[in-house]
Amino acid sequence: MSTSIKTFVFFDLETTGLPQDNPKVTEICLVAVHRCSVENPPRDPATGVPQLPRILDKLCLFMDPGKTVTPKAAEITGLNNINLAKSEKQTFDARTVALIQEFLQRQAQPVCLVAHNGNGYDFPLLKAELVHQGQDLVGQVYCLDTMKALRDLDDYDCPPGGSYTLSALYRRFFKEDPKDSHFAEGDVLAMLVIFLYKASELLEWASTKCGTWAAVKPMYNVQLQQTG
DNA sequence: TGCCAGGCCCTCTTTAGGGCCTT
Repeated sequence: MSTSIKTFVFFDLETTGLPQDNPKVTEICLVAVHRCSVENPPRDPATGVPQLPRILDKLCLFMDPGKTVTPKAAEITGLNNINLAKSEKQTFDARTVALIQEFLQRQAQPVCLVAHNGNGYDFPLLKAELVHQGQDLVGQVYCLDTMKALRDLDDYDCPPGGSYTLSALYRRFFKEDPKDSHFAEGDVLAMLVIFLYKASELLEWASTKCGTWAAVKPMYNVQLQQTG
């Protein structure tokens, strides 16, 4: 399979917990970048860190998960049942799905969702939330897991015992900690900068090794949300 | 009652086991 992706949509979820908890989403952030902004990105001459594209679309939403946020998740994300309820956030409902659909459809097609450990976490969880609403993404949507891709590309310079967490990769490439770790937008922007740093290799990798959204299975079995 | 994520990667591997990675 060879793909000609026009838009990369970097995204991250903050949630109530890990997969064994059948988690629900508390925050989603999507940042869409056209292919032309990924090819040959400019770098800060002093630090070598790639500069964020001037043109990018951003969608960040918080939501009431409708279940208890685990203490660990609340600790690392700063999101809990009290502050989300106090802010009167909506659940992940049909309007949330519509916003995400519109956001994706206004991008140049086809789009590729990009997430760190996306195959193991973000993709199946987003799929579960969509299935819960009786919906799914429309059109041809591709998926790229930056952890899998960077591991594939790392054969030649992986440090022994090197970690592939988002923050460890950021420290390895840029010698500093990423900002706003475990804020969805912070993690998305850290992933975007890492992607830009390895842009030529990742674009080549993406041309033949992307997955498809259609092949993503929900993280867990969900019952259809009753409407009306 | 008892279950409790799972695909990927590495190695002391392939008739397997254990750690990683995501909140």
